[in-house]
Amino acid sequence: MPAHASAGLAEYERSCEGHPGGPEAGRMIREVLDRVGDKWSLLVVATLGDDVLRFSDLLRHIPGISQRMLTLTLRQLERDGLVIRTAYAEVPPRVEYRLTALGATFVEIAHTIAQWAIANHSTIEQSRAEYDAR
Amino acid sequence: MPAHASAGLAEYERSCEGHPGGPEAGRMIREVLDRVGDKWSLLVVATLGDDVLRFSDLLRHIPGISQRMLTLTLRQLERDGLVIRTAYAEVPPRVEYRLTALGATFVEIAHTIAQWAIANHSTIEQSRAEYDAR
DNA sequence: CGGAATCCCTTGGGATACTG
DNA sequence: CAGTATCCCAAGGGATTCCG
Repeated sequence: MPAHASAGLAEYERSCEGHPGGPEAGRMIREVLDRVGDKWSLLVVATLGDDVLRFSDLLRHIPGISQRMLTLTLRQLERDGLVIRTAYAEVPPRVEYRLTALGATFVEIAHTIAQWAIANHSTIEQSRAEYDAR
Repeated sequence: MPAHASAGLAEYERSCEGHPGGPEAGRMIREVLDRVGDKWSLLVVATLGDDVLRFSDLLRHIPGISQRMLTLTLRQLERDGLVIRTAYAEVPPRVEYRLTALGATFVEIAHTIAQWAIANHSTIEQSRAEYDAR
């Protein structure tokens, strides 16, 4: 990655021209964000962590998510290879979800974001208050 | 942060109960994602990096963004204290944007995501293809 | 140049009801 | 239990036009 940690994406793309990966960083970021930057994906991945959870477990651990959105989100994550779905032919049915190896690598990013969110939450709130007051 | 890097959010929240920051990690992640997980914010922040760019510069460097969305995104980022807007009273007008110190800390996350996106892009594409083929 | 305002279509996503 | 199927509203966001 960039030698200079806070180099702009523009500069980064310049350094990429020509070789694999190419200057398409912007497009790829957008694609990843479309998947994991939606309303629930990152939260589902972060909640799974290294646990194995059932559908109803996830529903309980993620306050505010609807059954519908949990279903859709899990399907997408499964399609993208971040989550493994295991259904047991029992009655009543039991379905377990866990992260793939790829999914596990993303958890670290999720934690980085969570950490940043927690650390800067109040600063942002304050900035908003000041902005709105002008 | 968690000793175990890939611990679940559930486990992390458990370890947080009681003290400042609290078990609200999920809510805070959602709030941060609502800001920076939208369609353009992260890309704007990543593009700014440590550069100072004009409105039209950003418009050119971020393929696909509309004038409207760039305006709205910059306003939000300014409100949240991630971006500083400087308007010069000239004609024709000139407006420059750069990151605040807070914004700069987020660039590192942006780069982490970019890195992950680039590294795993093809794996995800492949996983999708396999999923769709079944 | 750097927006603001309007129009209008598409998507996201909640609520609810039903099913194997 | 773990979904699927509908309905439907609200928000997102592109295209276009106008303005200081």
